[in-house]
Amino acid sequence: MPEMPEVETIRRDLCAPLLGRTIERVTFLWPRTAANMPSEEMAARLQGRKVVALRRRGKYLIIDLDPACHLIIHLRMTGRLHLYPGRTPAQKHTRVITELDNGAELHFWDQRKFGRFYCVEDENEVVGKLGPEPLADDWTVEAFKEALNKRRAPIKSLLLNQQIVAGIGNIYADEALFFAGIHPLRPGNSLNDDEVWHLHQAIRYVLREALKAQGSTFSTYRRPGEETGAYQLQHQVFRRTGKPCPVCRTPIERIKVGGRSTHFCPRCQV
DNA sequence: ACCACAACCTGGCCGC
DNA sequence: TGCGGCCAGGTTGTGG
Repeated sequence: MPEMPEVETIRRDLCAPLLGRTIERVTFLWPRTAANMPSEEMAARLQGRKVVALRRRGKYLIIDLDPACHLIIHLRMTGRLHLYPGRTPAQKHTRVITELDNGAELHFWDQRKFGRFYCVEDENEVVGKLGPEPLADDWTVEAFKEALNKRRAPIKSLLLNQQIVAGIGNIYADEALFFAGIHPLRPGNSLNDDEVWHLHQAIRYVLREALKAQGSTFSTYRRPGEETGAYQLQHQVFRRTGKPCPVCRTPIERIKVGGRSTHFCPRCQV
């Protein structure tokens, strides 16, 4: 579920409560959450380390620890991080409990069990292949054009490819294509310079606005204090099948692109 | 290298 | 009420 604006919102919420805290104990209730080593080993490695920074790369949350290593978390479809001020019992879908030195607990809640924790010394083992950050200065229109110009796959599928640009998921792909007026099935290499420019602008616009609204909540996304996001109230097309296009009133259509639900205005997006 | 698709999981919803 | 089928915001592995 969580895309870049959701993960960034979670990162910002967790900074104050986690920075400077020492991990006293980690308990994996669903051991396969530990992705790159046995869960007992990961728990032992994390114990006693102090949180020195929280960063984000694409949809990954990176927790820098001292002595030096990184705990990297991907929430996948339904993962949430809940922060509690004191000892708190596990809920039905709690998969990992992290106890901190001030008595607080960070719970990883994940209904569908797809979320993953990585513990690494070199973060590039996990995030090394990601494409550029969409809101960073180094993600230029030229770089985007270069990434698209030999690809025949539908532009919607290319936007979901984290090696082209990191952090876009199904919601913001559909929303950005709507603002750019581009049909989701258009082959990547069929976009002209003007269209690539508009799409680049649209991606940045949508992600910034979603960030301001602290993400989109449809079902399971929650912030660490369990607040919802608000950007779903501003969606133009996503999950609005049959409702009028906000620009031309034509009913929004839903199709499958690369196996993913895709929402668009058949009149505005060509 | 690129692309399509199944697999990983649980639960909600819809129709019968 | 119960059951089958479909749906879900992500990523990876497999095979063409």
